[in-house]
Amino acid sequence: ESSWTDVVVAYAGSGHLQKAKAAFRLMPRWNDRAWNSVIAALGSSGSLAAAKSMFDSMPKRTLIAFNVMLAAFSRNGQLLEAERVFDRMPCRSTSTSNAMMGALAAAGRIDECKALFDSCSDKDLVTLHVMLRAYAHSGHVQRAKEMFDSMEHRNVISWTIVLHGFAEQGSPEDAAGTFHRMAVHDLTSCTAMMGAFAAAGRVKETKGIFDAMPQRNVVSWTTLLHAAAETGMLQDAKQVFGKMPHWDVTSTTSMMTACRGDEVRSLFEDMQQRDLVAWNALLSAYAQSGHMNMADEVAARMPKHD
RNA sequence: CUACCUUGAGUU
Repeated sequence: ESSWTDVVVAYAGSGHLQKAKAAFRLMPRWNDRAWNSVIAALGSSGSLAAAKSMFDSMPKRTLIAFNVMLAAFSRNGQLLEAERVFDRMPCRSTSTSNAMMGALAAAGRIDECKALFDSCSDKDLVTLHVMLRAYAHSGHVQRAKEMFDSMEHRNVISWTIVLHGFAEQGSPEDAAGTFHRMAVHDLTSCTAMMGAFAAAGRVKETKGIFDAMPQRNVVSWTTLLHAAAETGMLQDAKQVFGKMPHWDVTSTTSMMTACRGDEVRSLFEDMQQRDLVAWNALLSAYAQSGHMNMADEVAARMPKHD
């Protein structure tokens, strides 16, 4: 019973949605943890309707279930629905406010995010991180830095948010300064540092970080690939792509942007799953090479979103 | 701080 739950939670948490659902169906008896983790996984994978219908079919909805649903609407860009959940849920926790702040920030409503932040009586580190990220991602890196400097408690996530803010701003030196001042480097912070160099076209330094990393995953490999791809180093990009342990939509799309002609098409066709970004990459490959008829055809076949 | 939810990295 409890071990079934562990299996469901583990699959759900690692993005293995199908396996999570399968394990959920096989469980002898369902519990809150299992329900919530599957609904959360549905929300994270863009299956908002499925998440909602599963939520609606729950026998009893706990506080965490409402939090999960709020986050699902937020992640899928449904701010109004997220607010509706927030307004109507029977009780709230710090995570509830954190999730609502995140929804506001994601919609660019920084002032409202800040207002909610100020009104929170129970703040935890996550609360601070949501606010920090809201500033860092909305062109207010300086404000983020000030907030960071005033924080009593920080962890590797706090540092990484600031580092990434500098990267987005196009300040690789500030990002590097932050990187070297932090005590703990993990996979994510190293990858963020790679991204800062990659965004500045500094391939050599991107690779330097990559080579020194104790662990790598598909994200760090893709960042390295992108560094080569965007600077026109086609052979290097191909070499990286060939060496990485596995491919996903993001890495394949990155490889597409470095290629030309038929290679782009065959990368696209070999993909297991395609998202809108991949379709756009195919479209712009044709458009940029002047194959407007092919571009039109792709545009017509593209799945449209609502 | 029993657990499930909320916060950091890659592609157009």
